[in-house]
Amino acid sequence: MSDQRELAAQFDQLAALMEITGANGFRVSAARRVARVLQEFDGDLRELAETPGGLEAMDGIGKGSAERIRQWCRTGRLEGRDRIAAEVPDGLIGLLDISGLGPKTVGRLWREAGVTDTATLREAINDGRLASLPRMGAKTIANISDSLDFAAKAAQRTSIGAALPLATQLCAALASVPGTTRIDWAGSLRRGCETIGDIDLLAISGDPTCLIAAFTTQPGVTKVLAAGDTKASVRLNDQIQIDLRVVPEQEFGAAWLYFTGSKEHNVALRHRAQQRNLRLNEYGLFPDDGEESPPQDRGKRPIASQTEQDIYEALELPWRPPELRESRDGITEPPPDLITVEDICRDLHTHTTASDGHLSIRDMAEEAIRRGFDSLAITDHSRSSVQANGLDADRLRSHIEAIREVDASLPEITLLAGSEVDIHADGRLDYDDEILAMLDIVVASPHAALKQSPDDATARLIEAASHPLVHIIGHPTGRMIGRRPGLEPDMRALCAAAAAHGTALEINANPKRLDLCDRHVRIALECGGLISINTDAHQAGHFDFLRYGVLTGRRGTLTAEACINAWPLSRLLEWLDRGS
DNA sequence: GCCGTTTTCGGCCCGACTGTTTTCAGTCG
Repeated sequence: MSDQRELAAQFDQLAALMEITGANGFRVSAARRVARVLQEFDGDLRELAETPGGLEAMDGIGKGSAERIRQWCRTGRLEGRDRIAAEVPDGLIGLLDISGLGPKTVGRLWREAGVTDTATLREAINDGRLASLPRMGAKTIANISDSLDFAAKAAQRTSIGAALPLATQLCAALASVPGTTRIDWAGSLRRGCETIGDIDLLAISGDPTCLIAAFTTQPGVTKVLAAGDTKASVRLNDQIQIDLRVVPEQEFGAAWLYFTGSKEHNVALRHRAQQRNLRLNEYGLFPDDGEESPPQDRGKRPIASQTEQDIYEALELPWRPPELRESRDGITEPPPDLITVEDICRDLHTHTTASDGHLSIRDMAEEAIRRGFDSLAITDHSRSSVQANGLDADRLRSHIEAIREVDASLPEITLLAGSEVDIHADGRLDYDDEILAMLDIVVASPHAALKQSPDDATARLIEAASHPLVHIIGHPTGRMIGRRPGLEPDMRALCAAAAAHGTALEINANPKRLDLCDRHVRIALECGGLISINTDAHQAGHFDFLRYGVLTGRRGTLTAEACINAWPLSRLLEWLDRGS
């Protein structure tokens, strides 16, 4: 784990412990903000710490935190964290993740009932200690107990690959409820995050009661967490929480903006509103009349509320795509013209039955034609990927022949004979140059030795990216989300080398990978590099992964111009010939 | 703890829902 990720985790723990001990909420938020800033930082933390004023120049890091970061660099200890951890049991931090338990309650459970972690909480419920506390009724205890069970069996976060299809299906089902005129998703799903905590739905309905009733009684609901006049939350199949909010049509934009987030983006917009004597909430943008109570409750009319565009415009800001509403994104800069799924003309990394795919060359080509692609690269595994039935040089030669034959029979599409060539731990490629030169396209990917040191990984990937016959580095880190971190190369150095040699870096669109990730895409683009979005399809359905790759690219500020899959075919073919 | 086009003090987003208690605290997003 990099320095900044490790230290970010410590600041987060510090914030949680402070919260439980009742520290000032703003100081808690400040610590969380430092953690977020560190999480987003991609350079060399120790180097920055030694640069006078370097840390302080980062938004959210003041004098105090800067000094503590420097001290951590010297000693490996975060001042304050150890002290507070000595007083407060670490296990309490995990309790904050239990739905319905906040810092106040966790603090009370600890002080008044001796609870120190999930196990002792369960004991305290069972032996009646909890029931003896004030403001701890039967219903509250039942809810805590239920949340404990849920937390024990549910996955922490859901892959966007599961959440997006589910949201699509839910919206389709609820759209048919009488009175519903619009339903859409918001939240981290709309921002295209790689994992989703829960799914937020937003609807316009003339009959909210009916819609909420349909929502809370739909098939798969295992618990109704809340059900009010305009808002409801359910747990679906004991796996994921779904929130629904119903609003009138004229407030949809304000609500969509609000529930899409991110939280930091909302705060920035509210701040902008305040500076202009305006007040922004989920009902609209109102003139600030100095009254404390919500303006909509006093019959005030908003100056903007129906669409997001109206609100940004009234704040004199450019509309931002949801993918660029994270804490790292400003609000004033006009966003770039982001790439869309429709811009993509081809997939340049796919597999067939020659290695570990499920379809023949022809079946893959026909699927690509159905999806409107102008070309398709067939890139089966190289010989070292034995588990994936990788091709040795002889099999590869005949495979190239076979690809050319199918290509000649299909005028609708151009097939490129390629290979996904293993990058060995030392940076050498799995085929000789003589073989590589026969291919139309070479995707070089790391598959083994994914735990090597950052220095070795950097050298390995730079060597591959500098090879004159390599066009694309496939899934550069080899990570699997939530399962393995993969390589941790010096991404800026890798991106600079790739850009210098005209080698594209892949966004592998498989939702389990999304590699490069959004942050790394930004670095690649800052270095002037090229990106390739590919699905790594092993069967027809895998082409659907494309949208996850595009969302990740958009979160990384990718435009069609910088993505070789969006270029006109002639330009791509010219580029592929380069240097060979 | 951080920040500042009203800057070194004073403010820091805002509202729905629940449970338990009679007016609101806590949690969530």
